[in-house]
Amino acid sequence: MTSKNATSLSARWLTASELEAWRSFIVVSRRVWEALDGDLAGHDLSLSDYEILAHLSEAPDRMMRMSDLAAQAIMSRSRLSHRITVMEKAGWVKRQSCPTDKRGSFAVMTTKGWNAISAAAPDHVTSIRHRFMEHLTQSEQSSIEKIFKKVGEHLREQEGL
Amino acid sequence: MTSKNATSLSARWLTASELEAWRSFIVVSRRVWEALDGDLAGHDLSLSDYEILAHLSEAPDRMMRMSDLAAQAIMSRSRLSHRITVMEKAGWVKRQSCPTDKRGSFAVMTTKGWNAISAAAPDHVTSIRHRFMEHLTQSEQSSIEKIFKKVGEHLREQEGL
DNA sequence: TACAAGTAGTTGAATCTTCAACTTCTCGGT
DNA sequence: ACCGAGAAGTTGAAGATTCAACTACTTGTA
Repeated sequence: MTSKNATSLSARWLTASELEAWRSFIVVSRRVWEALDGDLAGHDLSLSDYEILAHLSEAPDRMMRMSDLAAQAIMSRSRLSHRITVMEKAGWVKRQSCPTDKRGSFAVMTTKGWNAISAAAPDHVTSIRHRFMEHLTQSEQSSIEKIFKKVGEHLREQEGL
Repeated sequence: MTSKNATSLSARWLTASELEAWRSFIVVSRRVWEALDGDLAGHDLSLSDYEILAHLSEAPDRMMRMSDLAAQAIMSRSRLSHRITVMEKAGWVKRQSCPTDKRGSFAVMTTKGWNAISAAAPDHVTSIRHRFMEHLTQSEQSSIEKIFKKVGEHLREQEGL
């Protein structure tokens, strides 16, 4: 604790190799996001709106509680609320109040919303392949899956430090 | 081309395993970004502002042409321009016009800017370790480095489709 | 040299996101 | 039954980002 050791865990800099791994990860994740977002623009969707609709489309009855949807789509409740307001105007979703918890409300996908995501999905899949999957060997793909699942669990445990 | 084969490259859906790999990647990259961004908030910096300053701090004379900086920090020229305006008000950078190309301008880091990033850097490194590196074995780290460097090259070649 | 096309950078308006209230309701304890 | 703490969701304002002009300049070419 009181050691003068310059390599104490909390303070040491990244090695060249760590820095490379980190930077290539962060750069690729931004570029992939950007590319997919751009590819979806033709369908008048951002990637994060697509994810909202995708989660909703997979939920039972195509409806979810706002908080659950926010958690799955990885955004704040506030942000989701604003976004649902916009999508509601577009006619893709509706809000419905929850009978068992009067504070609660559901986001419910409409037929029009279902049609919108159905129209975008095939292009989006092509985009995922073209921007990412296609450049991975089978074994790289399973490394990614294994590594990121693990890191994901750690991050979930850390929730806000 | 005219085949009825349902698995034609452009149209086939993702396999369960592809979907897992893809989703874990996209979820982790968002969560990592979010966590690092939150960790930097104590220094009044967003992660993307940090990256602007980091690139600037590593450049010769701590100055860069706006376009080069935008490309390295992975953002539009417009966005960078707005951000530099804000940072200029904070006293972290200055603009300087380019003598050899009269259209051009440089972003130049000030001493105050250098102090700001110097103050944030150690915490940021700890944050990178804690949110990401720490959960990777040595061999996973080199896989990440190898895979993402490769994907990064492909993405660079694709630039806008 | 002169022109068309393209590059560098900025700007303002429209949109989107964050942040901190704020309301309404649930739940556990007493 | 009541109280206090906390959860669900929304809101408006402030701040950030995108988008499409727009100015100013450079470059290739005829």
